[in-house]
Amino acid sequence: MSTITIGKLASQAGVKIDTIRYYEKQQLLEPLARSDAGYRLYNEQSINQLFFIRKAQGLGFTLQEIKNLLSLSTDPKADCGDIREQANQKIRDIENRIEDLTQIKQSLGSLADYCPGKGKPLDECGILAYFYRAENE
Amino acid sequence: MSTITIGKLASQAGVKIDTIRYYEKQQLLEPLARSDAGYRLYNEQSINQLFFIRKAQGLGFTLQEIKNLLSLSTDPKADCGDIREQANQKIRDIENRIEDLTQIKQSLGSLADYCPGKGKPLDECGILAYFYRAENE
DNA sequence: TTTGACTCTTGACCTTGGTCTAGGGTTTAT
DNA sequence: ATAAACCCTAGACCAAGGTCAAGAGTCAAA
Repeated sequence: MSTITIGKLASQAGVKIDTIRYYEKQQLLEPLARSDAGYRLYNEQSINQLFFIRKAQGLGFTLQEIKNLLSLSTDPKADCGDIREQANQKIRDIENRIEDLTQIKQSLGSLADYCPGKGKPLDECGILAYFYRAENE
Repeated sequence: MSTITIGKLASQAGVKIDTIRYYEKQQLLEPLARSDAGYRLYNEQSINQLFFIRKAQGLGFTLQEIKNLLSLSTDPKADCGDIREQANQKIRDIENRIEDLTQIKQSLGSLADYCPGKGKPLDECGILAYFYRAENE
């Protein structure tokens, strides 16, 4: 099993060296060993670990959540239900965020309808009027 | 026109004193004057300005964008088209974010389908398998 | 052997939108 | 007159996910 140093790992995974060290500090990715000079040593599996992290990130998991997934994935008492529950929870989170954004978008959209548009003076702008209206009106 | 100090303004607008000073530092809300002792002085209009900021924030505008809206709203050369354009741009931003999230949600959803669920060992978990699969496979 | 590329650690810096603290002055009520 | 409540400033601190710099040690090639 050949080992690689951090620079190789970084270039193969498409991340910066600093990012790898940052993940290590966050306990997401430990080097397999250190060389006599203290260089971090990794192997092919480390590249997969990094891909794991990047993919999970791309799916909206935070580093903290990814850390949980990783420890689940090596926990002998964990089973598929645990992993799927994390995924489902994340799906619910995302659904909530989409709902919030949709709400905001609708408010903005109906607000824009009140604005007469280009060429009209600002005092006819319904958007500004809405923003400036006090809460208790 | 009666003036109020920062504490009154804060309690009437439902924000913290520090928040108001922070907005001032970001050039979103200037006090009308200072008392002899250096106290910030505001008036009723300041409350509306604060509501403006909070409402715009609630609609997803950043403080920087709100600053633009505020300076537009006092710019004699600006018209409704300028304001509406900002609103439409924000709507497009939100739509993009929704699209991204929807994409992620779908990926997560189909991933979860590959996971056999509760009671099954982790090595049958399609989610983990996906995460661990290298990019080039 | 010497140069250049690589790695190490520590700690600062970035963004956004605040929040909090310390140490001091002011105003108001008793 | 004095305590409580208010205000001031400067600067530190928080989350999250990094990024960068300084100063020093290490490794490989010419």
